[in-house]
Formats: sequence, structure tokens, C-alpha cells
Amino acid sequence: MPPGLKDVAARAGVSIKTVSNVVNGYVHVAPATRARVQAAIEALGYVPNIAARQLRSGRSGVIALAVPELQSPYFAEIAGLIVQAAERRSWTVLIDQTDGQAERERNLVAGLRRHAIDGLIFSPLALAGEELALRDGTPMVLLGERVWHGPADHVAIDNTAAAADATRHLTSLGRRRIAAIGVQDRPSAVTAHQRLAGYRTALTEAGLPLDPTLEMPVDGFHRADGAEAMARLLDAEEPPDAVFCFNDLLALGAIRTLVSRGIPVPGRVAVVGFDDIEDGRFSTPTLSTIAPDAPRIAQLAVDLLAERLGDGPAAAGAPRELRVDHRLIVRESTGG
Amino acid sequence: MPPGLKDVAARAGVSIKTVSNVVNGYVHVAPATRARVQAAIEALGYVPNIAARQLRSGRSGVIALAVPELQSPYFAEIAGLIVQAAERRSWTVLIDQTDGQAERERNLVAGLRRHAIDGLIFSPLALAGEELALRDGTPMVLLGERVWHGPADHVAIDNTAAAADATRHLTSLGRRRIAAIGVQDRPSAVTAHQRLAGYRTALTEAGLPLDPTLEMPVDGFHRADGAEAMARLLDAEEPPDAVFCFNDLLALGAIRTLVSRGIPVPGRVAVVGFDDIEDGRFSTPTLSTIAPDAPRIAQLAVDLLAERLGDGPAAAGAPRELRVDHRLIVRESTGG
DNA sequence: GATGGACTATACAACGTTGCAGTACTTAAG
DNA sequence: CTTAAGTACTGCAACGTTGTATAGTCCATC
Repeated sequence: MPPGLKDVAARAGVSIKTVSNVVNGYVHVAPATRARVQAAIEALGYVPNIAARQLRSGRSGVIALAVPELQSPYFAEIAGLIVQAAERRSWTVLIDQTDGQAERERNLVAGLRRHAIDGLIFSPLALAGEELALRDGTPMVLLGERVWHGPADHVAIDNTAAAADATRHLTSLGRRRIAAIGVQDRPSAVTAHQRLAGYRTALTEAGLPLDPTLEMPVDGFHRADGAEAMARLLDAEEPPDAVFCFNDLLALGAIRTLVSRGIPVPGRVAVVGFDDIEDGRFSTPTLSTIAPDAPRIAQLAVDLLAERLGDGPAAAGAPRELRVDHRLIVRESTGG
Repeated sequence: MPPGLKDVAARAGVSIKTVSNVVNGYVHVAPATRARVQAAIEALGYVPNIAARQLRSGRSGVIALAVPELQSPYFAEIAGLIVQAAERRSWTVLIDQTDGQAERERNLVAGLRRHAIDGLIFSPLALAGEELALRDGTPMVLLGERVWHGPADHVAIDNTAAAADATRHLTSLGRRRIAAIGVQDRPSAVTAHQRLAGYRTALTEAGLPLDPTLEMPVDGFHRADGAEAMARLLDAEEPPDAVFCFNDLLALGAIRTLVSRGIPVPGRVAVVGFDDIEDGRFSTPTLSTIAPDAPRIAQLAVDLLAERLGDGPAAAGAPRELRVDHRLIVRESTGG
């Protein structure tokens, strides 16, 4: 129904291939011919059929982004930034939500996705290690620290260092009993492991003992999990005087519990989060946190994919790991 | 490079079309043949090429979702829910961010999008009325109240009634000087107009005067806008004793300003928001708000699109407008 | 023991595009 | 004046899939 090259060609009185050449900016087309074709294109409102183009060329101009869930502000922000970065390359982004389920992530990676995509940006939650190996050769960029050595690029901040920075901030305030909220046992919960490691490092540096009862496990990384973990901490014999939460949602949940029990923040308990989501900038109290350079993460992820997709020599290089800066932002929840 | 029907056919010793029939679940295939083909499919790891399928059938299995911005929790939530609902129909969702720019929205609607999509779910911000007419016949579902009468379905809550409910809640608490934050002049800011109308209705019902100085305009619907508008209200001669904010982000921003000036919420000023984003359930104080039935909005939007895309008789019916329920949730910010 | 119907399988064309090969003409170089 | 190189354009095949048309086989029915 919509016009094709054929229709444009007929109207302009040239061959199909010439129209194709004009559309693709082929140089050896006489100006007069080009103008005539352009006019026909305008007149008919011709738009290239990308299905056909993809069938021929193998490229779809679509990349997939797989995140655990869009409802989580941090992932929503990253997703938004990636869509913007992709747009600058005139790529479209197709979004998958894995809900952190191993099965879903596996399907995704196994290439069971029914849609042809040129590349994949993936923020794995349930999967780690070799399970992440893409069956088909689709280029993949992983968001998160490198935990295996397959053929995929990585973009991440230094989680361990960042967690240590956050914890160090608490020790430097003179807090002695510092809890961690966000511990996860699963071997694939790499991010949680790294942040826990950083937390322990900073405590040890400060000459503080490691107390297992202060390392609170959680099911997920949502506000409710943080609120619940904080409640458990407060019900224990010796409550903490500071908490490092592995993300801002946990922190906001924890603060909610503290405030609702009338415990002043940061008066009695100081709280640091991780991610610098917008909520933390307007919450009461405002939230001290680790701010990853999210726009840069998004840009780098897209750039890396572009390199792999390009025809240049860089296309087949060894997997790279790119570090993105982070910084500690001190706000009210630690007395900033 | 990846195997096609041809390869499977060769391996199974049947014709290409028979493999196609097996893949598509055509009934008249001998069990033995079917088994042989299935085995070949497994062995080769065959996956249908949707580009080719689309070229043949015209259907891509992809729908587009256009939202102003994913960073906004409400839109992120809606997006997540729509992706889930679409998944149940094995559709994939392609996401566009318009940033509320008229130009971007126009392009989108004009079909300039380079990718073939079966349908569009669109949450317009800058555009209204006839400008929304889709050039090509792609089915479209609009999120938001019906503001024109072109061929598109609508899914929305009753904004005016909901805004009146929120405001009525404040009057019922005995508040007399109730401000509104979120007014927008632009004729296309339909949602803002409707919520303002509801606000005025409720005030009038309660026998309260309409005071233009209490109707605060904003540039956007973000926390910063709410914080800034609240500051202006507090700096005025006669500050309000309650505020109805046109969304939760504005409300959270407003609360931030109040708290940072030491004004008790809801003690001196009560605040109601709109959208019921998760932040409001854990903020300090927790936020009273209007909760639209977001899962239902998402489900209905996808269902309506499915109807239009179906071959059934409903495919070409008159445009429909579906109302979704909302309810007032009373929390701490109004003394709940 | 013909006739018709259900079943199984196949061949071919077409969807809209682009890569490749090729033609015809023009200009520059030897 | 021949040859080579460049320019402007065209035609054909192919990407992987599915709809239509068709043909053969087998069985039940009249």
C-alpha cells in the first residue's frame, strides 16, 4: 500500500536502482536526475521499508536494552539516557525487562529474542559468568563490572572503591557502628558482593570490627526491602549509628522506618545511599549518596556498541572494560 | 549465516514450505514429518527471521510507545507495565522519548519513524487536537483524555473528577486557603487544564473564593518546579494552608521546600499529589495522592491496540474512550 | 468401482530492497 | 587515434519468508 522504490521510479522516469542510489546518497547521480527523483519522493511521501532493507543488508538499526525493571528510578534514568544517546546515531531502542529472572535473562542472551537486533546493552542481575555467552555473534555491552572474560565490553564504575568511599564517609563522621543494607548471597549478585567488599575494606581501614549482624541481607533492592531491613536492625540488641545502603531505594526505605519511629536522621543514625536518583535530592532529609556518572555510562555503552558494529578495525578488538567516575555527594542524611 | 528454512528443509529432507508449515503450526502435517522437522530445527538452532516475515506479512510484532520522558517515575511505571502487557501478546515495545517537544511528537505522528511498527501507544504532551492525526493508517491509542475526534482510541482517568476529589479532601479537612501547583497556559496542556478545572469546581462547591494568586504556573512537572512554586507561594503575603499539586513530583518538591523552611506538613500546610508514584509511599511525610489504576491503563491500551490490529469485526469500529478508575489515598501529608 | 473429500506435501511467485555486473557515453592521457 | 579511466544509469539476482495453486494419496460413501 505505501509507495515503494518502484512507484517513485515510475513517477520520476528512472530505474528502481537509481532511486535507491539517490536515497542512499550514491555520488554518481546527475544533479538533474537527483532533483527529479527527490521531487517524486516528496510527492509520494516515500519512506524506505526497513524490513526489506534489513533482509538485504542484515542491519536493522535497532538495538536492544535489557534492564531488570523500568520502575526502578536508576534503570529508568539509564534507559532514558541510552535512548537519547542511541538517537544521536539514529538507532532505535527496544526495551526488554527481565525482572531479574534468570530464565528471562538466559533467553535473551541465547538469542531467543524474536527480533533482529544489531546489538544488545544488558544490565544483568541474575546471571553471571559464562552463562552470559551470546550464542549468535550479536555484539553485547554489559553494564556492570567485568565478572567473566567472554567477548563482551563492560562499562561500570568501581563498585568496591565507591562503596568504600561511602563507608569511609561514615567512619570519618565518627560513627562506630555502621550497618550495611543490601547483602545478597547468590553468587551471581556481583554488585552486592562488590559493595559489601568495599564496605568491609573501609571498616577495617578505620580499625572497626566486622560484625555479621550488621550486614543485612535483602530480597530485592526496593524501598520496602530497605524499610524492612532497617526495622530488623532497630529491633536488634545494639542498633547501628550509621547505615550504608547498597542503593538509594534501600536508603529511602530505611530512612522511612527511622523517621516513622521518631529516630532523627542523621542525629542518631546517618544514612548513605548509592546511585544518586532524583528522589534523594528532594527527600526529607536529602540523601547522601554515591553518584555514578550516568550520562557517561549511557554514552560509553552506545559508543562501544557502535565500534563493534562499525566496519573499522576496532570492530573485532579484544573485549574492553571502561571505568566511569563516581563521586560522593554529601547531603542532609549524613549532616551535609 | 544463521540457518533458514532452506537449511532445515535440506536436513529434514522435506520442502521449504513444509518446514514453514511446521513452524506456523499448520495442522495437516504428518506426525512423523513434523517430528523430523522439529529435530532438524533443534539441531540447527533455527530461529525465524522476522525481517523476512514482516516483509511478507506486513506485520512486525513491534509496537511503539511514546512517552515524554522515562526519567519521570509515572511514565517509567506506565512504560514498564505496557512492556509487560505487550509481552503477554508476544509483542515487543520500542520506546520513543519526545521530551515533550512538539517537533518530536509531530514527527512521530507523521510516521517519519523509520521503523515499521504495528501500532502506537502515545502519551502526548505538546500536541493536541488535529495535529495528532496519523498520516498512515497505523492504529494509535492515546493515553489521556479525549481532546479531539480523530480516529484514535483513548484511555484515561477522569482528570477533572480526580482533581476535584483531591481538592475536596483538602476542603473537608477544614483548609480554607488552598493553592494549586501545576498550572500551564499552553492550550495543548490539556491535563493541566483539566486538573485546574477540577480544583476550581471543588473550591466553588465548598463556597471558597477562587484566588488567581494561588494558582501557580510551572514550566515542567518535576520536583524542582514544585519546590520553586512552593517557595513563591510562601513568599507571598498570605501563604496557603494546603496545596493540591498536579502530580506527585511537584508535591514532593513542594514538601521539600516546606520542610526545609521548618513548616510542618501537614500541621501548617497539607499537601496532596497526583499519580501515586512509589516515592510518595516512602517519603517523609508520606504523600496523599490520587492513584490512577496504572496496570489497568496499560492493559487497556494494549488491548485496544490488539483489537484494532485483529482481523475481527471490531478492528474498524468507531474510536473509543475508556475511563479508568482512580481513588484518593490519604497518607501523612494530609494527616492520614 | 466410481466420486468426492480429507490429508500430505510441493512448486512458484512475491514482499521491497541492495550488491554486483554490465552498458553506454564522455573525457583525459599516451 | 587508440586506450584507459571516470561518469551516469540499468537489470538481474538474492535476502527468508508465506499465500496460492496444485498434485498425489488414501479412505469412506453411494
